Amino acid sequence: MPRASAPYHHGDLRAACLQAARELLEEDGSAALSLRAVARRAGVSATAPYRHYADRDALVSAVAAQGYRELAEHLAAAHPSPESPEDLAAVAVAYVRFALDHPALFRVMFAEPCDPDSEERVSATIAIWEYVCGIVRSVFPHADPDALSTTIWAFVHGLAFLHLDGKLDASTPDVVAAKVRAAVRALFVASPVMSQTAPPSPAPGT
Amino acid sequence: MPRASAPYHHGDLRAACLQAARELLEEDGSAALSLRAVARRAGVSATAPYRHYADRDALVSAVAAQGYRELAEHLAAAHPSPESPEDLAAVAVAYVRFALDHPALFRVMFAEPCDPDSEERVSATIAIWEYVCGIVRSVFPHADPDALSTTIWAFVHGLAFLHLDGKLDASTPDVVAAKVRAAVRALFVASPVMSQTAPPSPAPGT
DNA sequence: GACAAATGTGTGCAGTGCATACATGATAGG
DNA sequence: CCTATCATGTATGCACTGCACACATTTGTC
Repeated sequence: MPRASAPYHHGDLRAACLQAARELLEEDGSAALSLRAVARRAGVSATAPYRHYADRDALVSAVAAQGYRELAEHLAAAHPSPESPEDLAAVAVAYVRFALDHPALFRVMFAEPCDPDSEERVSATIAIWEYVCGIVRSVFPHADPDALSTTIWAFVHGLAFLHLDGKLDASTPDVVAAKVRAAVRALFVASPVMSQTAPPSPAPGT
Repeated sequence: MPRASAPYHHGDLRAACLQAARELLEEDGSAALSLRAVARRAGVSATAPYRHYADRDALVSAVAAQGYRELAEHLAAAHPSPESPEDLAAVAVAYVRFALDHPALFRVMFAEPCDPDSEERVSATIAIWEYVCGIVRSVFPHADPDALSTTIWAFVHGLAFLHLDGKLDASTPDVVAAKVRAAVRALFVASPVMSQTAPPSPAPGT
């Protein structure tokens, strides 16, 4: 028993702070994520975390980056290499589920103004973009991958947020999954109707 | 000279707080939206706003509700009664533009956990939902209005957030408008491609 | 004109981010 | 092995916040 009371040096305070921040976020929402609370939970003085994170935003960015990585894993786990619209729907469900299972984390990831300075943060979002692009390329080989990736990410992302904000019924996982699948289906059914709407008449004004 | 110095009673402090809150939000972001700052700007003691708003969240909710109303007006102004996909694209552009023109407000509206208690808040969001439904019904008379409304709102909403978060190039209004239109177009082109997706040729590498 | 309700003020407390000065102990040089 | 250095953690202090409480002022209403 070499360490009667806590040793002066923590060992890996950086990681401990991240972990503590993550826990506080999941337990009591982003309002509870204060540097002091993090320090308390890590069993360390109030200002110690500043040795590892320049300010509160830096810590939040680190948490967000970890969230991006977990989201990517979660999506990949839902379907490693989606090739059909059905597969894509499964991934969409996983995306929304992640948001609903980690609401505060998801909000931190997307809902806070983020300076593009955080290296790991941008690289983590690029990874997600690449993942979506890959899916689009294999499911819709004939489409413009960039535009369609934008469309699909936006769609799924918006779906997640609307559920998160209580704009759509999110009472049970099954209800959500069904709703998401229905929305995906609706997405792929939109166009035929369109072909009878854009008429022979010349483009309207502008 | 009836009022040498400010009169004891403000007159309409409730509205003044809302106004001040809105200004602070636009000027310095949501972090600057403190009740004390609001009170200062309204030229009133720090605790006076509590007579009109139970707590900070109540004020924020009021600001959000006003934001919803303005968003609805903004959309209606973009196109009073959209009837074609082109019209719909114009509305989508307006939606995204609103988010980019009022980033902090938009975040307050959607990015904060919102208790569904705020009467005016829920009624304001219902109004937006009705508006979207109306569009969908007239543009896609043959589709399931509920599912497709969800799809389209989610899509446009996600588009707004991704631009807001710097995930998509938002350097100039024109770039954004073009991107949004391209995404809308991609949305309506998705399905034909889909029908040929489970193809004879095996998926390319990866 | 008295009185009650609505509105605004003042003070105080617990909590926050962060700057600054100081303490400790791991590690490398002699 | 002893010591100097320096990353790491501590202590203290300031300006700020939300909010509870007791108090002051004004505005109706009988």
